[in-house]
Amino acid sequence: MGSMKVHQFARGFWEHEPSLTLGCKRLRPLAPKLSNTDNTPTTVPPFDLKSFIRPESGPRKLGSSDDKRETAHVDTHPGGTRWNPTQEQIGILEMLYRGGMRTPNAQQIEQITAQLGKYGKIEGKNVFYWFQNHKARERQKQKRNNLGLNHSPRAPGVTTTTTISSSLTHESRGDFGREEDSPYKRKCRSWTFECLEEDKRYCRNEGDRTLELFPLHPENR
Amino acid sequence: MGSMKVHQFARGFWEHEPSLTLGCKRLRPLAPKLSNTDNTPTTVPPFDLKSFIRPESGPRKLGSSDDKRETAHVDTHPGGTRWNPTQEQIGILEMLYRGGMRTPNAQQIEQITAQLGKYGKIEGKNVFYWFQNHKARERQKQKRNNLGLNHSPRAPGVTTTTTISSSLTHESRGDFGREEDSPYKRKCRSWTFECLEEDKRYCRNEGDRTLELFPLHPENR
DNA sequence: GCAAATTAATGATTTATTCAAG
DNA sequence: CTTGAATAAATCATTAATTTGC
Repeated sequence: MGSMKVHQFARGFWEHEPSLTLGCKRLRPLAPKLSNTDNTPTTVPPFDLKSFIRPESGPRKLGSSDDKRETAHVDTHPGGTRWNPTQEQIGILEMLYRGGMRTPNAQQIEQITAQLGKYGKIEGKNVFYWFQNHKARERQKQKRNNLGLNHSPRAPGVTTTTTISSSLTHESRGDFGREEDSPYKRKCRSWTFECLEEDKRYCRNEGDRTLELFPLHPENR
Repeated sequence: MGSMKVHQFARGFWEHEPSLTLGCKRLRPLAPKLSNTDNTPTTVPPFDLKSFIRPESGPRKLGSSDDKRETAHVDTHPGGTRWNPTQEQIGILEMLYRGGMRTPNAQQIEQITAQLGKYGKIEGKNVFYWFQNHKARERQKQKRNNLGLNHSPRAPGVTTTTTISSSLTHESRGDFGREEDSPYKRKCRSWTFECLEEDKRYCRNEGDRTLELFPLHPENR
């Protein structure tokens, strides 16, 4: 099926905004609330929209003329391809997941990423997404199973499912979540509160390139 | 407000995992699906879990001894509070929103953050979240209004608030992008984000190669 | 056997909900 | 109550599997 690729480019609408005087109606004199430590310009910066609108350098479509670096078809994500995990990486991630990890915090992601990086190119966001997706998909898979089971009241022997818990129950602490199947209705916040103190979505620094992040939770430990 | 902080420490569950032989049972021979051609390190790193679990230097609780370096630029978040936007910041954000911006990409967020930073402490995530929330809430407000109108053909009565929207809804334009409320956005933008906060790293946009999309924020001193 | 065409998986993005600070 | 922050659900989009026609 053709994907169609609409390429709408709704962008660019506001970038040519002409005058934007910002202060048009509201904007009061702005008492410098507290001086941002840095040499707060005594005069309030005029907020020049143009200065940060920047046309964005074009969309970089896939079929573009020059790429084709596909030749190496390697793991070094050529240009814009998505992460393609190796078996080792998946293995480790699954192990961690089975171990109970569901939403690694920034620090954990950083470390996991570092480790997985030994097996192939990877970035923090990939790890983050992996957990998000895996968690969600395990959940829906289980839900589907439950429905199936309910529908046909068979399975006296607990055969399937519960696989996980049974396998790793050995750990005393259980899976720290008991949300094995809670349909997210359960307030996860209450009990995880402490544990995800510095939970933030993270992003990792790769080489010189500093990455950025927007994070969640300033938390400042 | 008593925070209470239960400090459950659900953490540490997987970190003391003893053996983790990774390949123990599952891990099939792994038919090299395609060999991935990756220059697989001849010797696969053994994946030493311990190496990245790192005792984590202790939980670093809030009341720890050394914190408090917050003294500098006390400006806003003293420590763990959430972003508290100034009027100027809100003004600009709303202007941008009215201008049609709905989901700024990384680059835009970066620039906006930089600008807004002149009016008070702010981080990229705040901008990100602001747009997310504002968009969602405008939408639900509108939906509510529509329902309200349908349901009871009375004048909306201005029950309470709705201050903003009612007063300035419908600026002349505001449609532009046509993405007013398309069920879903067209598609992606690549998130290239670079850091700029902390004003220690500079940010140079290097094409749109890697992007990182989320964040973390180390707040290293 | 092999590629083009389809389908199945799953990585990545956006929207909807929810929690909780102020 | 308002709204910043965070998580979960929905869904878009791309890659690998698999099927199919030759």
